[in-house]
Amino acid sequence: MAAAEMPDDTADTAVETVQREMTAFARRARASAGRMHPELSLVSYTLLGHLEETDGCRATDLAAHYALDKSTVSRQVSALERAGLVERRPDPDDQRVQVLHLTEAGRRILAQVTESRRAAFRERLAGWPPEDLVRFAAYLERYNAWRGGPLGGDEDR
Amino acid sequence: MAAAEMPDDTADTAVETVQREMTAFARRARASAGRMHPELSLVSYTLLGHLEETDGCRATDLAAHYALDKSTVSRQVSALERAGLVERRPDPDDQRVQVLHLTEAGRRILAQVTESRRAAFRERLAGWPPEDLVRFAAYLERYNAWRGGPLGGDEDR
DNA sequence: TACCCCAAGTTGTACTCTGCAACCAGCGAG
DNA sequence: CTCGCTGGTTGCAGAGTACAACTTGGGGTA
Repeated sequence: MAAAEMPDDTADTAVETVQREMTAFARRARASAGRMHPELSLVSYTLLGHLEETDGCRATDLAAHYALDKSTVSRQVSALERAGLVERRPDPDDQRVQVLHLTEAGRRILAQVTESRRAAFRERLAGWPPEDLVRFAAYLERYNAWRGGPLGGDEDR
Repeated sequence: MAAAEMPDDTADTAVETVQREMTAFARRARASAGRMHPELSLVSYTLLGHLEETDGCRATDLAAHYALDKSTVSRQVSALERAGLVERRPDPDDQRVQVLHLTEAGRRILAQVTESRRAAFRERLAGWPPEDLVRFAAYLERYNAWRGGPLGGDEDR
């Protein structure tokens, strides 16, 4: 289907649908995330996941990535540390900085939650033809890679 | 591309990508929604939108649709009513029920916020070929239409 | 070196959103 | 009429968040 064959209306409707569905998803994810893993909120999980990818990052980085206030990150990290999931190490190069690392327990819990989330997603996506799955994933990546506007143009990734 | 040509790994990776990207979106939407329209939270906006579609629904319906506690809905509706955006009318058939309706002001505000959100999405999706847009929208609808699991199997839509 | 400004993080405070539990009020069946 | 169920509200508590003020350390510049 070429662009020329498609009326503007169709694209407009698609934009609205994307908007509506993405919003619906956001609402649901928020509502259900807490219930799935009471001991690891969506934010904590996300922060933990980020730490696994970029082991040894700073609290400020997290704040920038997730458009959170540094105080929020500070408290979240405190909670995670209290729970024994992350470690704060002083940065030898800059005494102001705390380098954050996952602990073994943190890694374990994260893997566990990731697995259960993955299972849920897999179940949810079970009926999808693989090629649709791949395309859907690509669209989402493309959507989230976008920068520069009021609707999520943060520093993530 | 037929399913038979695609290794399981590819589909698995796609599932993980969908999971990761959807989660990322949820986090961002949450972070940015409040900043865009301070006077209309994401939940309020969603409820208002729902009321526009199904004018004259009950608070319990909203709670069921959005997997929210009825107390939460009650308070949200109270706030919206205080703001003059919705009206509670007694149901003549059942005195327990309050039928919710958008007011003129509510309709106006909703249209305004919708427009600004739409503009943001449109900007974000500006570079997309229309046929990709349509396919993306279809995937999202399909994803959100799913029911039955711990990851959002609520009654919505 | 001394001073100044900026950056990283913490803490105090306040507000919103949320769920749970307890409660009230109206409906309908026996 | 009484009992149980449903729709809704309210009290309470906890999580998440932002903003502002503050502390500490780094890096220039005079």
